[in-house]
Amino acid sequence: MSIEETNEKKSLNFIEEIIEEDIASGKHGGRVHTRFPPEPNGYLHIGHAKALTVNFGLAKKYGGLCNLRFDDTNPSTEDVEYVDSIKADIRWLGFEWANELYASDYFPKLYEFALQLIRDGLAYVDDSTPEEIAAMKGNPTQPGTESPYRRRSIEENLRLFQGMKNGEFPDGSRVLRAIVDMSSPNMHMRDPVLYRIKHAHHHQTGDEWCIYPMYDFAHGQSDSIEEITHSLCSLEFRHHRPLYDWFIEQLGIFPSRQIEFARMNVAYMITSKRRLLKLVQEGHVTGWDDPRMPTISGMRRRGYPPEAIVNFCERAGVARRDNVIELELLEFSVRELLNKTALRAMAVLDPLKVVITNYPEGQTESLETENNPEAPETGNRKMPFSRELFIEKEDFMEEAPKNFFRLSLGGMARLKSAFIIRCDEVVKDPESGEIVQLNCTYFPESRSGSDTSGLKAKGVLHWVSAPHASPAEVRLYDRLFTDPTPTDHEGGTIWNSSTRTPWSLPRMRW
RNA sequence: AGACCCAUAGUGUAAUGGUAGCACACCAGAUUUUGGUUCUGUUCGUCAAGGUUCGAAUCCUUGUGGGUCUACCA
Repeated sequence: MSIEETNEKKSLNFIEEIIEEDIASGKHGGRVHTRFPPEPNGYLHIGHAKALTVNFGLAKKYGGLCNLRFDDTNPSTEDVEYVDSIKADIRWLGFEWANELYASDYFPKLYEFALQLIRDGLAYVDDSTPEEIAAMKGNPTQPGTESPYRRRSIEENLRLFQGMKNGEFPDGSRVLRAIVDMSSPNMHMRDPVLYRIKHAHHHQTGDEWCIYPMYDFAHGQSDSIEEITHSLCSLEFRHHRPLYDWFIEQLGIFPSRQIEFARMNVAYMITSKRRLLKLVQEGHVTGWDDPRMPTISGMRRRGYPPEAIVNFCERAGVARRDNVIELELLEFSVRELLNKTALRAMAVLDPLKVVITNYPEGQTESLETENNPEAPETGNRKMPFSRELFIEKEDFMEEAPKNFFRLSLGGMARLKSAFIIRCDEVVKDPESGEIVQLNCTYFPESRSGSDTSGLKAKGVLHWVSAPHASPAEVRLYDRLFTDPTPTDHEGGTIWNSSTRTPWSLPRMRW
């Protein structure tokens, strides 16, 4: 059940409003086609889950399609390892892409586009160094200055650009730039770099190319080639939009439309791939899939159901203002799903031995309990009950304050799906004074489901039968950082020192 | 400093000139074979000042606060 179906009166977010207007006006024949464009240089995280939910969700809602397109224009940082993990994570979340595509599929086409711009007098080869280009770019308050190479002839530009492609020049010696406007208040319009020389092996195209297009020259055109109708991205690309539109206009190609929305931030989590990579490389976590990581694979190992993650992203909403979603909303979404679907089991993390003194030695009986009280169709299971049990240490207090309603000396409590017991005696270690055993009486007629005892116990405890229990190791994980916005702390992150290393409970029984 | 974007309960998100609503969180109560779940209820909000209008969260102006942009990264 999606959240949408539970809201009878649907209010639209601003992207849905745009889409519905487009459908109403017959734009693109009412077609909706989105795309998810990850760069294969890291693992997907909770922020990507949001982008996935929006792109795939919108396509589904309006009967459209969503492509998976790897934005693989920088071979020096990308790897096929990431391509594989990204695909696995998307599938796990339950999304199905219409086409698996790569920006590198379009390298020949993109090269043709570049030639077209050169022929139209809209691009030139610049021999300036990176430093010179940066210096000539000016700054937000100062206009830039035109490169001395800006007025090269079309023939010379054609010859040089083909030379770049043919490997005639070393890395960094030349770039192809667009002729736009060096005095634009928008820095991205100041003759943006289109192509750079990089003699690097590409994970998809091998050594076929030694020039690679920049993001701005690849992304919009890829959208256009795929006839993407609504190209959704995050807010920081707002300033790229005029350039996105400029290329489409100058090239005369399919008019995809870029729409920016605010990326989702989650309290206590970081979603910077650079910082995440650092955590992995410096060994603060065991890997990209460490259960404390905000990665999809980390959340998978943590036991978060994929539907819960998607529900969470839907609940977080779509808008254009910066946001930090409270972790409680994610946890609510996870609990909501687990409550409905998870099969229950009893386990004792920190065992305290209980001896039922009036239960015959050597006797065992089988008790039945529901696998999931909220899902009767999941049936029942049997549990062995015997004279010696374990309960949770924290479920017992020798002298209980009035608001403690579990077991205490002289008090009664019910063992879940079993019997009511009364604690008669506390056995302590003579040296340490630590409670090591409780001697209790059980009431046979208080058996769950057929209780005729008339007794009332205010607390219910989970338990396991000592001779039947298996030892287990359990790892308790907490959030990685103590501060809700860890990246506010420049120069360092705030570790949650109490859980920096997961701790295990070797005595656990289940 | 310039250009652009944003501003509604604690958090997030609706209301598209006409009753400020929803979710999570919080608090209180009911139910409950785990203090969980479920159900009910309370508290809490339009950044500020002007203007337009019968009427402004919504439109206009100014201010304030926050964000983005100055990679041969995406």
